[in-house]
Amino acid sequence: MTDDLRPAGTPTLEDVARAAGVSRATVSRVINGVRNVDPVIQEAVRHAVASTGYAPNRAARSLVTRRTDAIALVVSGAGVEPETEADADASADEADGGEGASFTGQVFADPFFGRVVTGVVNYLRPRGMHPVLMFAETSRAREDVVAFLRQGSADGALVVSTHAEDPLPGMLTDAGLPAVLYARPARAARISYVDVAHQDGARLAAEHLLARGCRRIATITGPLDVPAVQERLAGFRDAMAQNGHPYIAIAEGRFTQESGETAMERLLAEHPDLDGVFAANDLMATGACHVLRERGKRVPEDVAVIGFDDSSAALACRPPLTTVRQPVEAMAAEMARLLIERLGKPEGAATSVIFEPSLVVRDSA
Amino acid sequence: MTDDLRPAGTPTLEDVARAAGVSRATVSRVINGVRNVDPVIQEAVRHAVASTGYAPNRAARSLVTRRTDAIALVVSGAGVEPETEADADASADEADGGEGASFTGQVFADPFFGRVVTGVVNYLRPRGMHPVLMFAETSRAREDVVAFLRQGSADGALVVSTHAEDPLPGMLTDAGLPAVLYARPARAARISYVDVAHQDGARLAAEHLLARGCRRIATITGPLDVPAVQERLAGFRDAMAQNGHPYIAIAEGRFTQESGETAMERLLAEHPDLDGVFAANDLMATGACHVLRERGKRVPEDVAVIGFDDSSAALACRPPLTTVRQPVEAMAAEMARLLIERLGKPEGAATSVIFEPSLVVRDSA
DNA sequence: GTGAAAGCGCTAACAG
DNA sequence: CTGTTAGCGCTTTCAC
Repeated sequence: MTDDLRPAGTPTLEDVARAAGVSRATVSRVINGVRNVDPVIQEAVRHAVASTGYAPNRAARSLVTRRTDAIALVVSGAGVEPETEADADASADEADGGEGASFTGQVFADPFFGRVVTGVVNYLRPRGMHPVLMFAETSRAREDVVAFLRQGSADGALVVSTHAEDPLPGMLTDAGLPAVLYARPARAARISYVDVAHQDGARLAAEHLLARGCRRIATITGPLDVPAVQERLAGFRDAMAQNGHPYIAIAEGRFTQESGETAMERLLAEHPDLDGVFAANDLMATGACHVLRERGKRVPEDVAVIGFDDSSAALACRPPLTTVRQPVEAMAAEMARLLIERLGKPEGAATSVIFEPSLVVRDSA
Repeated sequence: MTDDLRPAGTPTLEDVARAAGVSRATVSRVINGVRNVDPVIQEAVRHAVASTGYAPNRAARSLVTRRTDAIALVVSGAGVEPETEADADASADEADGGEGASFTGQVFADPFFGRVVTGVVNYLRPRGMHPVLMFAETSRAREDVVAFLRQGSADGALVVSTHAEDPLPGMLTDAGLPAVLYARPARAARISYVDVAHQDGARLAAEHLLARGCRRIATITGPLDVPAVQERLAGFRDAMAQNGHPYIAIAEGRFTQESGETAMERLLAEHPDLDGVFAANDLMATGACHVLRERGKRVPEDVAVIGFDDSSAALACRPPLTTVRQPVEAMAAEMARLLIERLGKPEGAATSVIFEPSLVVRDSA
């Protein structure tokens, strides 16, 4: 008669406690690894846990701890506007995925996001945390991300913007939600981020070009209102200047392959004897190679070309591009670390961590 | 005195109720769109919600509804497995881009997973649900997935196995957890899945080869113990037989490029006059092209080659491969639909939905 | 049509 | 070191 009301569904703490002959609190303690529990009782509890097949209910725990151990990994950016990366051949599929198909499809077409995911997951997993994948390509989607976090569905957000004027970071900070960005935001904000030392990357390119003997060097920049673009340009100029080349030809592109072609044509028209080009991303470098070959210039023999990002475009290019590579996995892991650190002390100041890029030497320079 | 204890943190249902001058129950009703609420009161509640900036707490709701509106999107498959008992608590940190990097990195290198994510997100998002990304490449990781679901951290799992002998589906069903697979499992199980009509895909390849005039045709299969491989072979044979070619040469590969090369060499040795090859995946087709060109055969002029999957390898191959493509986004969306349907009626039978593939004609055939 | 009250399963003081 | 006691914020009978 004493035990005719058996637990029906999944076992709860209560059930385990009863089985072990202790209180719920004690069971909770051993499960959460709190000290000050008699080893004998600990053992009894563990046994009871095993025999009942107990699994702690996350919602219940979350309700009191105010933590979900989930973080939002959001890929943010405009849906219509040109992206900084990953719009090589944005055609093909989109057959049935519906609206966002092109955005998410494009996004994962570039190995970059896979690397981000890798870095994040590797950091989160050993800590019992998990990433919830979200896309914020429309204003509606951005609101959803904010709502998601405000509901306490995730403890914070890791956001990777594909373009500079992204409003999401601002929305997040305005709502007082913990977030960490990949890349410095265009408008300075009280928000942590990781980034690569763009200047140093550009310097690597400059020095490589110089080292291989190039003397008439030009650069194709990205949109000059983007901070990273300015830094790449500044770094390139500085390095060139320090090596006795105070003036270099410049053409501004828009990060697309087509804009890289146009820029290269302009450059060639003004400086037919060019022998080295540094483009601010791989897509534009690819466009440059294209034009160069059309004009009968061999790459790298006549003109050496260096890109930036080590994206899929770098490998797809013929010849394969020498390019500047960011330590994406490490950077992504650091984002996660920063976010979790911030969850610990909510009032901590925003931090930024800058990583050093490296040069991947292939055939184009 | 009546209101000197103001809500400190985020507003709760209680706060909204007070602001609207109604009970929590009523607020709950309007928020959840339950009928039978006076329109006037509804409006008052909505107003109160807006003015308080209320956002329902997911954990609390989840605790009572037993739903999280999150689903696990798990990429499963064999990685390098330490598998020792000692690594229970090992792998503590692994800094950043450590071990697992190779698995997740590789995974997203193929556009396939991006397409799956796209399909899943597009289906889930309008329904207020979100995918939690998980990798199950080690036995430890698989246990984590099961634990995650048993804790009620997600309502079910969508699993994409990169391997036929994946133990995860079995573990999931054994635990009574809702799951839907991409591709039919090797061992039949009471589990829903989506798949492509492999026979029809192979038939498309056969007919295309025949239509372009090939008459001495061979096929490179995958490991014959994989169901999909058998179906592709059967479909190919049938189509050929129906068109007057009851016998075709066969070589078994292991889905790797290298095995494709070996298979092609064998085929060529036995049938030097081959003029068409259908490989059961793009990697093997790539290997075949390689060998063919080494042997002085032009593709497609001398020998036409068709692959399967339309993976990144298809585009990377020279010449770009004509290949059979699965409607991945639609299939992924259907997985999500099936899972959600199953969440509604837990005792429903396992279903499978088969999709029609299409032929992507490029240069190799 | 609306409110009161009873939990969902867990953690965290606070006593003992 | 362990048990008791309150809730965490929400949904949901069950009365009114």
